[in-house]
Amino acid sequence: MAEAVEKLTKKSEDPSKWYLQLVRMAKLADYGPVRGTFAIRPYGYALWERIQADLDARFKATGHQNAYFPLLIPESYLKREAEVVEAFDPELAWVTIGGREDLEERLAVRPTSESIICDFYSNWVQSYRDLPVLINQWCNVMRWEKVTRPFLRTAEFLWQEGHTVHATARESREEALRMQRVYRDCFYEALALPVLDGAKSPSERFPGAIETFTCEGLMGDGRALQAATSHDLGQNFSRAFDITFLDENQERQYAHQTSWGFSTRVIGGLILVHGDDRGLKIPPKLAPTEAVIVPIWRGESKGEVRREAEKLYIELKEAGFRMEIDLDEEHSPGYKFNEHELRGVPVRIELGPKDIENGQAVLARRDVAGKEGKTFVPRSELAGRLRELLGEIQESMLRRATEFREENTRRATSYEEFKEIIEEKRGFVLAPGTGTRRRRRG
RNA sequence: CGGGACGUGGCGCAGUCUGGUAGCGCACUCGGCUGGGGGCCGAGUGGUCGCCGGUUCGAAUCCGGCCGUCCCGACCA
Repeated sequence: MAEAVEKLTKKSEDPSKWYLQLVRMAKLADYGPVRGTFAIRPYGYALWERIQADLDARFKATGHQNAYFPLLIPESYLKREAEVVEAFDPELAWVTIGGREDLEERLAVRPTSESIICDFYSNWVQSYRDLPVLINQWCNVMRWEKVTRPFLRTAEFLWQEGHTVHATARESREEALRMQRVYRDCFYEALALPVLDGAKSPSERFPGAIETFTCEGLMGDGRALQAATSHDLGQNFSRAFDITFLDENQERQYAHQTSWGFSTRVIGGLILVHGDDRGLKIPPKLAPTEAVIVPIWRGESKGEVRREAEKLYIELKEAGFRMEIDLDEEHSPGYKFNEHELRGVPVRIELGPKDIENGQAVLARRDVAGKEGKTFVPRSELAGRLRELLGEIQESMLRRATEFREENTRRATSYEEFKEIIEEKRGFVLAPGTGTRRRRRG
């Protein structure tokens, strides 16, 4: 037995090193030439596409439509909402030259799109009949971050930003809360991430918002991760950008707005929460590949095993599973087991000469290590059993993450107690405060 | 942006103290044997040692500056 090569650092030993190594070894992302820029590799992008598809369906189901707005924002637009300029100024990237000419006004690469979208909205909204406006955009944004980590904090990142306009304060508040719920559902149901939802303290609010609602996840190292936020902007932007409409009584009103966002950062959260010493662990609903078939052949049985494995592959693919088959002849089965576990594929199907003889296959689940996680299943029952197993894994991943969160959530009855806890421990603290459940990281 | 560490083939590292023609493991390519938890043998490819300048007959190694990365803190999706 040879020494494992390029061994993954243990998560418990050095979580940061583990994370960085894993991102690259699992081919999720690679560093770009400009600080904080990354290539999201096909496997990482496939993950994003599946998250996107899930969220997008939820947006559509709540009446939103997608659109696209310009990447470049004139400086004068940004300046119209005072809090926004102040907050984003230190991390803006500027375009000052077009072609060979110096520009008269410099253009910011969007750090978020409120200001440019609001400018359009001031034209699009004239009457109460134009409301509500429920638009979302999938795009990239850029913030000149000093300290970056793949997915968790990058200079350029992908996200979605919803921007809505409403007639009344009640409606914008309802929308902001509704989208927080949409995010929450996506976290629980698709990502198996038990987030804590609440409201941000005034100091942590989005610049220009009157209230920021948030979904916070608890990472494996006991730190909190802001996973998604939903802002009630009130009339702050409509006043700055002159978004007004005539109501039923022919009175001119300033509109009420929301914005809400969810970024590729959650991929980092997914890695941190579910990953272990053997690598990634992708929840089945999100996994680009639900199950991978590893044929185990030797000598003269090679041809037959290969044929049977391919047959099984097609069978399961036609049954609607996202399948992969590993026909690589250079590596041993053991190597392949480790490789697919590193990538977090939820289920591995082993098929060897003995299995073919017995009319069975081996189902090995990623979330339970070694022999414990293996079961022999008759070929005739394979598809049904695989379907069940994927469901079980999804459920069990959420359960385990929830248990971890509970174990690291402490209760404080006073501010003193709260301070004491965050001095000593990491994790969530529930404390009486502004009426909403609050959290902090230690 | 403060404190610390580090930049040598794709990845992980040795060599730096004590200057003398760049090395190891893995990965990669070719051939063969293998194959139920990271197999073995043989033959190969690949590096202006982060960048710029200085010292020197000679610099990965010594000196100065810059850039970048990582960790701990402050800030953020």
